[in-house]
Formats: sequence, C-alpha cells, structure tokens
Amino acid sequence: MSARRPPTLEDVAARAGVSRATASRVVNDDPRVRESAREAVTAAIAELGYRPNRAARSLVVREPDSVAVLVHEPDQRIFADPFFGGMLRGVSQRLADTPLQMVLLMGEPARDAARMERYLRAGHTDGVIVVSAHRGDGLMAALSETRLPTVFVGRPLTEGPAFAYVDVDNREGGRIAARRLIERGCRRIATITGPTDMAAGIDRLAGWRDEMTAAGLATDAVEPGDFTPQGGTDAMRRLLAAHPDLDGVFVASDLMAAAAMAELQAAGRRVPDDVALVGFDAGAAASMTRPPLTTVANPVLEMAVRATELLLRLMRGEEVQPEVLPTRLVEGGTA
Amino acid sequence: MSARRPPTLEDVAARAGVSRATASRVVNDDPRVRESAREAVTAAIAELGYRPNRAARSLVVREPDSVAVLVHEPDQRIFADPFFGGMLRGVSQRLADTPLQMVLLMGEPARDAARMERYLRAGHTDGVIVVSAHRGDGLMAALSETRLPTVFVGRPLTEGPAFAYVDVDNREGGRIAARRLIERGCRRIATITGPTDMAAGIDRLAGWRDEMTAAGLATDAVEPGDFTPQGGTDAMRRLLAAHPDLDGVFVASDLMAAAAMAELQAAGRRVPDDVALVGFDAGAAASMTRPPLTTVANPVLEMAVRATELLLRLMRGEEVQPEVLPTRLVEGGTA
DNA sequence: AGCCGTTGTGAGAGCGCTCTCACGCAAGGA
DNA sequence: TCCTTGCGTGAGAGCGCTCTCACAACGGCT
Repeated sequence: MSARRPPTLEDVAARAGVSRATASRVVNDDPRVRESAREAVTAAIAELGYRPNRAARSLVVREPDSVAVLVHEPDQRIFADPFFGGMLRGVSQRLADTPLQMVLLMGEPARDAARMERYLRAGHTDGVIVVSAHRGDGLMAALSETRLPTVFVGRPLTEGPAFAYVDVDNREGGRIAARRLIERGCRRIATITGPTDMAAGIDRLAGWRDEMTAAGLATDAVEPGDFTPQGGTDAMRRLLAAHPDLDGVFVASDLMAAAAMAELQAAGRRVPDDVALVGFDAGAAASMTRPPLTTVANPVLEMAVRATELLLRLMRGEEVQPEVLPTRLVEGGTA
Repeated sequence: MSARRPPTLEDVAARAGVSRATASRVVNDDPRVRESAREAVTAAIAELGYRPNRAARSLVVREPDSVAVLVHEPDQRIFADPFFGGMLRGVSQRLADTPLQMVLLMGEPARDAARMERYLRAGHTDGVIVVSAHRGDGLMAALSETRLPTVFVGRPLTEGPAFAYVDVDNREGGRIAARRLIERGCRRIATITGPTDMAAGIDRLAGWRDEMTAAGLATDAVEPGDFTPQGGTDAMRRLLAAHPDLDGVFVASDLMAAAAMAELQAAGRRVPDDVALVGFDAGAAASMTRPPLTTVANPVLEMAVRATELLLRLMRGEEVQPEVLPTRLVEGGTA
C-alpha cells in the first residue's frame, strides 16, 4: 500500500473475483448479472471505496453531461435580486430528472467576459442558458461561434443570429401597469424603467408608452433605473424633483419599487393616496412593503423551466420557437 | 463527410502534417515546437473547428476540476433570500482564478436528498461547500462517507465527525442586538428566531439570552421563525398576541424583520417609537424598509470567499481550522 | 574529425472505462 | 441423444488525450 492510487474497476473486479466487464455491469445496473456476482462486486466496491472515474466513462459514452447557466451581471444585483435565485432554482428543477449537471458561470460583463468565453469555447459544456443578457456585451457573437445550443431568458437584443429565448410579455406588462394607474384616475404618471440595454427595460417602457399615448397622457416623466434598490431610490428622487406633481408611477421592478416607495414616503407622499405605485415581478419584495405592492406578475420559475425545456430540445437537435409567457396584475395596496 | 464525428487531435495532426504529440504540444503551449509547425497546427485547429476533449484530457492528467455547492433549502427560501445569491457570488469569485468549475446542487432536503447524495457519491466532483445545513438531514453522514473535502458555511450541528466550517459570530451578534435594545431602554424584549435546526438560529437566540439574562430581563417572549418573510409575519403576529406589551424585538434575519415591521405597523405600532427592532444580515432588505433596519452585519460574501479558500486548502491536503468572522451593528432607524 | 549538448519530433504506452463479441453452460425441444 | 436457446461471463478493442522515451539533426566544442 504505497502509491495511494484510487481504486479502479479493475481492482474491484479482482477483489470480487470477476472480470472488469462484470464489475462494470454491476456498476451500471445491467440486469444480466447473477445475484452472487452482484453481491461480491457491491461488497468489493464498498470495501475499496471505489468511485467510478467520470472522465473515463464519458470518454466512451459520448453524451452531454452539463449545461451552463450564464449570469452576466454586476455583483450588486445578483446579490440582492431574487430573480436569479428563482432562475437557478427553475433550471435545477427541470434538470433534476436528467443526468445533466448545472454549471454556473457568474461574472461581471467587463471583468469576466473573457474567462467565460474561454470556458464556453473550451467545450466543457453542452448547452447554455443565458440569464439577463445586455445589448452589446459581445456575448452573442461568441456564443454563436461556439455553435453550442443556447437559450436566452429574456429576449436578446441582437441584429445578428436568431437565438431561442423565453420571455414574459413585458410590453403587455407595461400596458397593464399603465392601464391600472390610468383607470385609478392618475393623470401625471411617471415611470422608472429597467436598464435600457435589456429587452425587459425597453419593452416594459414601450408598453407603458402605448397605453399612456392611447389615453392622451404625457410620456415625458421617464427615469432610467437599473433594477437595484439604489437605482430605484435615485430615480424616484430625480422624478420628484423634475415632476413634483406626479400622482402615479410604474416602476419596472419590485426591488426598485420598494425603494422608490420608501423614498416617496420619506418625501411625505402617501402611497397610494398621493402617489399610486405599480411594480413588476410580484416577487417576495412585493409583499414586504407596507402596503404590499400592486405589481405585474413575472413568472420567473416558469421561465426558467421553459428555457431549460427549450434547451433540452435544442440539444436533441429539434427546432424550437421563442416562447413568450403571459402576465397579469397582482393586486396589492399601492394602486 | 458522412459520419459527423468531431475532429480529434489526430485529425489536426494529420492536416497539419505533424504527429499527434506535436499537435498536443501546440494545444498545451509547450515551447519546444518550431514556429512553422506551430502555425500549421493552429491553422488546422481553426479549419477543423477542433475542440479538445476534456474527458480524455482529464483521464490522463488527474487533477480536480470542479467544486459542488450544495444548497439544501425549500424552494421558497432560495427564491427570496439574497443570502444564497451572495454565497454563490463569493464562491464563484474565489474560484475565478483557479481552473475549478462551480457546480450547483440545489434541492429540497426531503425531495432531493437522495439525488444529491448519489451525485456526490458518484465522484463527479472534487470538493463540496455546504450552504445552510440543517440538523439531521442525513447529509453529514453521507458526506463523511464520500471522504470528499467539505466545508460548511454555518457551523454544522453534528455529533459525529468534525467538519471544517466558516461562520459569522452569531452568538455575539445576538448579544449585540439585545444590548442595543436594552441600552435604548426597552424592557419587554422579544425575539423571532431562525430555524432551530440550524446553528444560525440557535446561536443568535443564545446570544440574545446571554444579554437578556445578564440584564435581568425575562426571556420568555421567543417565537420561532424560518428566515422567510411569511415566517416573520406569522411570528410577529403570535408575539403581539402573546405579549402585547413588548417594546423591542430582535429578529434573526432582515427578511423576517422587514415583514415583522410591516406587521407591527399594520397593528398600529410605530417603529421604533413604540417597538424597537433589530434585524440580522445587513443585506439589501435592510435598506428597503422605512425607516431602514438597524441590523447586525452578516458578511455573506466574505464567508463564501473564506469557505472556498478553506476548501482549496483541504483539497491540497492541508489541515484547516474553522473560521468565525466577527460582526457588528449596522445603524438604521429602527432601534 | 570526433564528440557533445540542444532542440524538435514521433512512436507508442496507457489513463479507466464501456461495449461488442464469442463462449461455456444449463435447460428445454426434437 | 443432439441441437437449439439464452443467460452469465470474460477477453479485448478502443475512446482522445498526455507524456515518456528515443532519435534525428544540427551546431559548437576539443
């Protein structure tokens, strides 16, 4: 017992007094093994502490074994936003009954893009789910070069190759939010948008514009946010300074909405009496405020599951179509 | 071009007119290759779209290539709690300059324990970081059997083998929180605890008890929570019913504290004037309430980084000691 | 001229596994 | 009795790669 080499199937076979082939059959649950042989092998495995070498296995049975989830966001956001937790959860859930493993690639666009790209190019993985892609982060080009099956969560903003994606109907969500504020009697309605380099930001704003224009209301009270609480606070402050007469705000995420609401209250405005508020996401943050947020549903878990489903189909070589999930208003007490 | 077999190093070598060994040298940046040969191989790689087979490589150069992060929590919590995002972020950050990949294993203790255990046993991974282990979920035994290097985030509650871990000084945190409430003049101080099967829950409560007892105050107003907003709401409601005279509450997490605060306000209590509140975590949730929470710092990112560091050391065969990080009060407006 | 070291290269073994193929053997049918 | 089955098994090839070892070629020495 000098060279502390981990036991191989060969060792197991020797100890059990069978051939490597039979030992392999036991490990892989092949039914064509006599019970006594099976027991001997099982015992040998236990005694030796044998663990199959995955590399050797996958060298032979060439089949996909992992899916990468790419999260391309600055630290701060991943930290705070339950969106990502839900995403991972959904992917993991759908993958549970497949042999595929979920490999997480996280990083800031600027700092880690090169490393991520290198990893993807190296072919360590068999499919990619991109969560929250931004316009122009160079990722799309790199991805389409790798020819890896890829699904985006959130419509990718790209001129180039068409990627499969799953998204919620953000534009309709924006309309729903604006409609509620208008029907409530608000006339000076502002919006805090998401990042303007993401489809979620652009589309929610567009929906809000649709409805505002249809109602003949001004659409000039627009402040960009970045989906973080701090961004919500700042945007609300700017909004109050520029449009002190506002009586309704559509905030493109609950996290920002909660922060914006705190800012409103700090400025002495009552919610919803002075200013009505509609958020977006209907996540945990919505129920943590007082009153709870009126907000637009964002089926995060479902998107994750659907995206994974699409990816699995893509990996089987099937054609897929983008999916856009419906949304609806979730009642709270802020509008 | 019939059998669409991915190109191998052999193909590259043939195309470049060199041997497999030379091609391999080029791929692995071995300096001992003539410039002309290097160019030929590089060109062949590009033309053929060659990607090295990772399995074949790691079959030969036996070195660790992945680390599993085990998250053992019900859906609901992972969804909402920024703790997990921070955790993943920290691990990913520390791993960034190593060749190790982070593999995520998520699942509910009851439903997915078997699958996780199987995965770990299968030896797909070279180290494990366990995030938020509960007492008696059988994980510890399974883990110690696999003999895989393992680090816990949060002190594991186990009688058996000693695991390496990183934790924040939860007990001291509980003391800090109680002390603040006492110094503020509160006399009827309650607490909403974390899960009683987790060290974080037990230790924070113990710290609160230390300080309360030292101050000669009653320690009977204790309601268990589960770190979720809903748990915070329910516990606060029970607390108000059982101890309507309370004037201070230590809530063992910000998420619960924010919910508890909403519940207090709904019951007509002003925070902090009628009831003072101290949370735990100092995460994003703390700054989202009005007023922002006074809370005890929980260095999530740092714990993740430290835990990963310990794991790397363990994987190199070094001895490691548990690490307990200090904490402190973060000022807000609730106590 | 003869020897050495250096440099670039190729042949080939072998990593641990799966899987095909062939074979021994027992049971059943002719 | 002989011939089929079919089951359990073992021998052995081969997956794509790395790495050792041997060797050719070429200076620069004595």
